[in-house]
Amino acid sequence: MNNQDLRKAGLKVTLPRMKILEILENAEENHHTAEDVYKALLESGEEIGLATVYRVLTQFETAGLVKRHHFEGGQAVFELAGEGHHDHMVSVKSGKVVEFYDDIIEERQRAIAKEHGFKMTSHTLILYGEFEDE
Amino acid sequence: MNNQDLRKAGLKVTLPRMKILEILENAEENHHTAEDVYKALLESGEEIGLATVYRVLTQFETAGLVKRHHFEGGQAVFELAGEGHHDHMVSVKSGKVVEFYDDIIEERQRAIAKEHGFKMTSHTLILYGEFEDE
DNA sequence: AAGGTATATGATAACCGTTCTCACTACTAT
DNA sequence: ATAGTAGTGAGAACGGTTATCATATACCTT
Repeated sequence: MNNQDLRKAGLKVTLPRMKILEILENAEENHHTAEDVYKALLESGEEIGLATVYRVLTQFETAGLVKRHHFEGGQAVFELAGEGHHDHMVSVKSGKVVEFYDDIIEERQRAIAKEHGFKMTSHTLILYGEFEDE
Repeated sequence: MNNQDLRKAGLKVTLPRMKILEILENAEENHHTAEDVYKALLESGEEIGLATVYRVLTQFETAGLVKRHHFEGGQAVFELAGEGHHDHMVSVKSGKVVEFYDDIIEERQRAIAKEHGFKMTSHTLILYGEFEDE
């Protein structure tokens, strides 16, 4: 992911956009709130406003570079959009997020949508609970 | 659903609670925002505050009488808690909501959770799209 | 490389759904 | 009846997010 990707998305290559992309790529966690990103920027010495963080994340989402999810708890979380779709398992204890993908579930969803004359464009499946080792 | 259910839930039988229950039961739609309920109350001539609507719905949720869901679009929606669990199909065009249940999906979710050492306490599966006849 | 123009940014106000506060009302149990 | 407890309505407060607007910046043209 680099400047070319930004330009391809019709976005000028600006410092805030590069820095935010960098943070999303280099973080050990995959899922970040806007606030997380904002704090990371401050810590790395960048004077970038929270409004800009929201704006840029939304632009990235529109461009397909990131995905936005609404887990329980109010704030949206953002993750870099990798190749494939996946669903999420979220710890209500620690907030830890694990991704998974299951062909059978995907297939059943398509079948169910079809049965109901429903043209599905997206879906979200989130499992809440806690990991045994935490 | 009646006054006994309220009492069983440890809630006094008050006019706002009865009216709100009545609205949830008699509406043709199953899913309502707090605002929907508030407006329905006003239309039926009841002077009940929005704060009370939120309070009562939250109490009903705690008591297990209603379930709260967060579909796309910000506001929470509430539905009377029937017997069983079900998932949702939501039209992004009209807001129409259809419920469904699939044993295979439920089973796969349990299996996946187990594989990941995850103790699942709840889950949400929402399909977004539109119905062919709308 | 410099200039001009459209776009991006930062600070802060506004927004919107929801919850909190508080004075007041209405049951409940003595 | 009376004291105590719980419920209500109005509006303030809250938290995450978006809009506003004056200033700054990227990038195209020369």
